[in-house]
Amino acid sequence: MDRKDAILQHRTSLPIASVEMRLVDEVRKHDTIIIVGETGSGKTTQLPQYLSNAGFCFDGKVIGITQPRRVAAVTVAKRVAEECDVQLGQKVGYAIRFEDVTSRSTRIKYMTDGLLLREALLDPILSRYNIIIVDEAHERTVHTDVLLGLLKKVQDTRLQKQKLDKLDLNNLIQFDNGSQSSNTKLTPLKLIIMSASLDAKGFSEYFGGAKAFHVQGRQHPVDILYTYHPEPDYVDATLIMIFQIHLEEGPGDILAFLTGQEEIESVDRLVHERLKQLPEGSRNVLTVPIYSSLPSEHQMNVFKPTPVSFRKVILATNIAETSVTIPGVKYVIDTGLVKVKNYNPVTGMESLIIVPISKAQSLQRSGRAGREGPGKCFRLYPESEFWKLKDSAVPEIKRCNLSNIVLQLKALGIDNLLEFDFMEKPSREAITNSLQQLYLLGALSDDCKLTDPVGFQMARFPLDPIYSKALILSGEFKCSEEMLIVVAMLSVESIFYSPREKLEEARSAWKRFSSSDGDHQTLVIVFRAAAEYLKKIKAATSKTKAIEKNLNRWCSDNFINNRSLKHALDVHSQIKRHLEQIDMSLSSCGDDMLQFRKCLTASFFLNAAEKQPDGSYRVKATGQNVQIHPSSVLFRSKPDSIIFNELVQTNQSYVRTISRAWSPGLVSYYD
DNA sequence: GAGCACTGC
Repeated sequence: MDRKDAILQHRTSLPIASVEMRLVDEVRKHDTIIIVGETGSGKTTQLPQYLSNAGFCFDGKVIGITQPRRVAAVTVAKRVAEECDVQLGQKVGYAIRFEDVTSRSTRIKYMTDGLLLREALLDPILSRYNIIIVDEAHERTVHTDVLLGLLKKVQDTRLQKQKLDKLDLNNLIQFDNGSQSSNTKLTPLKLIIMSASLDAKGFSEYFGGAKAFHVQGRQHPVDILYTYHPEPDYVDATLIMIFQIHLEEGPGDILAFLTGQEEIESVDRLVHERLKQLPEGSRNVLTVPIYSSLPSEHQMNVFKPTPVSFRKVILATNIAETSVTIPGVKYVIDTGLVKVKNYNPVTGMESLIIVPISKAQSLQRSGRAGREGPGKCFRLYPESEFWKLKDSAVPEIKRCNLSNIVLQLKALGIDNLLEFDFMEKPSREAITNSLQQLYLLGALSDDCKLTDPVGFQMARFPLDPIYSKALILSGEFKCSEEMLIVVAMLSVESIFYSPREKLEEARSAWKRFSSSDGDHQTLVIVFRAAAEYLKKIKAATSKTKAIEKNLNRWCSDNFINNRSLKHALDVHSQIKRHLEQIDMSLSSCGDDMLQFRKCLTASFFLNAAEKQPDGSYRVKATGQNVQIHPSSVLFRSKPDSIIFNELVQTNQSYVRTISRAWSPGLVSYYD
């Protein structure tokens, strides 16, 4: 059988294939439908093809499918292009940040939900799209939630416009100038919300009682086992369970869900300690940790085949719940816990807390045991506890800073944020605090309208509003080159990589970069050092592989996280291009650090703090008492007046990424 | 002198 036949056979065997005609028919009849598809149903790859074949892409219109994650958008698009036997980027394509693989002929377009939100800024009624499919809606990321609200509104606007167009058409005969409306023929926007089970009702209610369809999945059965009693020490319980499975169950790898890096490292260590107590014949266990901040070359270890006669034990965070699918797993250990970020809109304080998972999440976790054959899931809690879990997790929109979202929606012409039809409304406090912050940044006027040009410019930058403002201000202070680097570096995950066992070595490597002015200037120095090194190797070779290898070497020599650095380089060039487009020229302050400090102080004045007699700091805006985080270059010098970028609550309240503020009263002493 | 779940524009 050749590849084409194999693809055809695969496609027709998928559970969704038997309901193709029915689904197409329902999409014709209704403007919005909900599809509940279990894993393996084929909904993500097949439905767009069915709709395209049924003629929904007439007049060059596009079917858009959104995903919460970049990798998913790319891999699914590649698969569908192959199934359609077309070149990727032609009829089937994808678009994610930094990468647009579409063309004029693209009819099926996979993309991230965040990217579609950005597109809406340029085309608020999304006129290119006939159908938008929102996939993985049950994950309820901020982007998905905002998108759902927006799409609901766009549907309405397009219906209204359509009615007006008809009126215009009638008037055409009278006025003979309907050219503008007649050549942009608008169709209603069809919406398809795709979700995993449990919450179809919520989506259906939100979309005015839209019909929901269930599509069978293709999963192997998974036995669920509970403990009799709650486990007071889940780390220890995990450890015991790993050995119980290893000694009593048949072959197959184990996936254990833990809450964070530290826990994973300690379970890893303990497994190896206890292995020594086992008879030699039972020591055939291989542990593989995986969590997001682990360098990618180490992450790849989970995909290496397990050596013959060995059992692999994967110790994972939530990354293995959705983002990474690991083959070979037959046993899942579920602690029932997850670490989530929390945000206090009143204080602006962020923290990470460990909370019980939802029923949906526990189902997702147990499902990881049944991908290749029947499996078992050991839940480290009693069944009675399972029934007490919430159906689904608190959506992200209720747990995050809303400033960016509020700014986006304002730019889309949605003026009354408190009235906006969110599926789940964020608290009034969270919204009003964001409005106030945007007002203080100059993005909103006294009557709460987006300011022109500052507010509009800020909305266009793919940055936190406070960073967008910093960038705009830096033009006046003649240090936009430096600020561009700072906002790029601040937009990515931590740039410094500190493995516990080599902490001293790392610290001495970073000394080269550190500046007594603060962490911002330090970031500029790191970025410039990396950019200069990159320039040097690019002059020596043009081979992409060699360039990458050298850059990775430089990163590991300097204890810099290579993924973060590459990301910062990408953000930097994207924003730079954007600045060119809006004719903002770049300027450098050179060695004039005072100028840069003035600009930092002016930009981050909302995050200013002053030293107290006891060496702690008082945040000016809220009066909170905080400490300088020990990772800051200013940890020891403790200047009188600082600005900061992050406020985090751990065992104490800390401010992170700090610079000396410029205080005019003290300037003569310092400069 | 501390510790960071996961995404995304």
